[in-house]
Amino acid sequence: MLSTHDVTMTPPAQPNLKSHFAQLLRHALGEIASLDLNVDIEFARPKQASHGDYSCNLAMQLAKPLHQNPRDIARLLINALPASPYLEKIEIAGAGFINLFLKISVKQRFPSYALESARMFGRGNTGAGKKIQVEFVSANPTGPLHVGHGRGAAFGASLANVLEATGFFVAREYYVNDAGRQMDILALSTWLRYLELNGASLHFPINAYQGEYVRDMARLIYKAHGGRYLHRPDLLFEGLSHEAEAGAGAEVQLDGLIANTKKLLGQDYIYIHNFVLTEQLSDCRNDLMEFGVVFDTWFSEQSLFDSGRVEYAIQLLAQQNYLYEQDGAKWFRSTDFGDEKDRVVQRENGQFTYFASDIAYHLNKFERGFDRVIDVWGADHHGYIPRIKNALQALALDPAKLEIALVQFAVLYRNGQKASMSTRSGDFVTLRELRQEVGNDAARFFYVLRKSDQHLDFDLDLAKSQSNDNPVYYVQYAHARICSVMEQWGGDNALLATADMSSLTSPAELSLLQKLIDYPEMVEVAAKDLSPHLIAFYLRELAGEFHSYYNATRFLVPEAPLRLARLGLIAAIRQVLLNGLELLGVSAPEKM
RNA sequence: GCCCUGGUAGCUCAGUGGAUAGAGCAACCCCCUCCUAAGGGGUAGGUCACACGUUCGAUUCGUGUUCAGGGCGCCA
Repeated sequence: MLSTHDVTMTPPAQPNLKSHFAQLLRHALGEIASLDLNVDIEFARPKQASHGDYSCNLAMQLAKPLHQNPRDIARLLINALPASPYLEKIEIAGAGFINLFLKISVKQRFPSYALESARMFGRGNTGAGKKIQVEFVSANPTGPLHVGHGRGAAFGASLANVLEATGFFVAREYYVNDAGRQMDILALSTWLRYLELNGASLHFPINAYQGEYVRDMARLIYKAHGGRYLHRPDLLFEGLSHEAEAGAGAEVQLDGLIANTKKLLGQDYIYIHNFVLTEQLSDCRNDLMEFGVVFDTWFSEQSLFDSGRVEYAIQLLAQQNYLYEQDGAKWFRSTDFGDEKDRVVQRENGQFTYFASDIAYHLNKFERGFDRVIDVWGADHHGYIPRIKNALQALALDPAKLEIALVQFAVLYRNGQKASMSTRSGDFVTLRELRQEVGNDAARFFYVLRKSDQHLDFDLDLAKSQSNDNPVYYVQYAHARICSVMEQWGGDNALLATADMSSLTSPAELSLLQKLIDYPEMVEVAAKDLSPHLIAFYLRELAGEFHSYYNATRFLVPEAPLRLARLGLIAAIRQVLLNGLELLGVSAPEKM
């Protein structure tokens, strides 16, 4: 994976056509009207080739403020337009569109740009080296990652890559929730399974972690230490009912069991707790690494408590008079910033809430000097956004620097039925299972093939059974096909970048050239909109146009100039496929 | 009840203040003597949920209705 540090090579001068045309039109606008009209000069890619390569609706936008017919304005603009070395012609069409037609020779230069820039093609420097943190996955280390986490992983990793490709310095971070009650429940669950291994007969609580991996951890402990951690299990239920309870009573019962367990085990509880945490964390890390998702930092929530940062953050809020006490708890005045209610930061029993450590965590992020901070959250946390932004504001930090990218994961279907995704019940499909069934490439691509904040019906049977119909193979196949052609040609690749492309004139070829021109623009939009799915859609379209071209056109023709031109074009396409797939963490095989 | 999302082809989903709204899958027909058929070509499939408004122009923006998913804890 390239990082921004590796950028040493200067790509060849490659015109940014859109901004060039925008400059021309802005100049023309200045000639015919005062500049303070405050209109956006934007270009669309017309669907029909007869409407040119770029179309602009500026004249229509000006119709009202200038009290003139849009077609007349368009004519005035065109007359005032400076000459451009890139333009073949300009037309006025429809209600007043200004349609720009590129010189074909300009389009024909793009394969060379792509081949000369190679892996740098499509990379830009909009980010100008600004520091941006992307925090994602951050699943509780209480069990294997499931397919829901997989979407966050694929989205976050691709997003980070895309941002890096546009010149940001990106830090990838995983926030480890190692401080909460759920870790105690996992430790308890594991100890109970351990007791069972040692012959104890007990009611395993229905709301403890049911998964088989808990038994596995118990076995590991037993294997390493035998019966060392038995500690009078007969006292476990002291003061508690032996009967299984439902609802809130069950949670009270669970807390009682945790308290008794801590008392019985003493220092040994810390061993069990740390063992299960370490075990789950390394499992998660391996799982993600195999998925091609790596982090620069694994940030421990517990460390915020240990270093006193949580207390410190809460004190800061108190100093600014944003805290008050009620019913024995400490509340943050979130309503001062428009929230619907105030939020507890410290409970009646003295324990800080998750919100409190999250404030400290975000304070820490800002202290680390990032220019932008992006949190990738499950969409079920959307109601949490206002309070965290409010807390930042209360700490005199700029909430706009924090962006939340919500990843939806609505409903998972298995055998035509909704599947549970509960880690506690142990009834879920793991990311590992999915990866084994469909492969890493297909999973990575599948996940970003839809807009991240869009609801998603994830049909597992379909995802698995469709592995051969998965769009990722369609894209990879295009890459492999080009590799195969190149191998059979057997010529020197260096010839292609300098080849004369003037024979590329068919509609299919012009369209493919346009696609190459689009790639860098598309990467920029994907970064700006935090939308890596645009990469996947672009690649599918490019592969589609290539396959079509492949079927209609022979590349290894006897005439050398024509052969080199066509090979140059498809070599450039191969480069773009490779670059795009790399951003998505998907491999580009040379043979399939 | 309040607050977020969303409703686009049979299914899963893109897209857009603009010109004839797209893809994949499913259906039907066709294409390997030829660089990989994991491919291509074609046919069919739509009142862009509904209504009203803003606009030269609305599937796109606004309001309302409706349906669906999610969120509303001294859980994390």
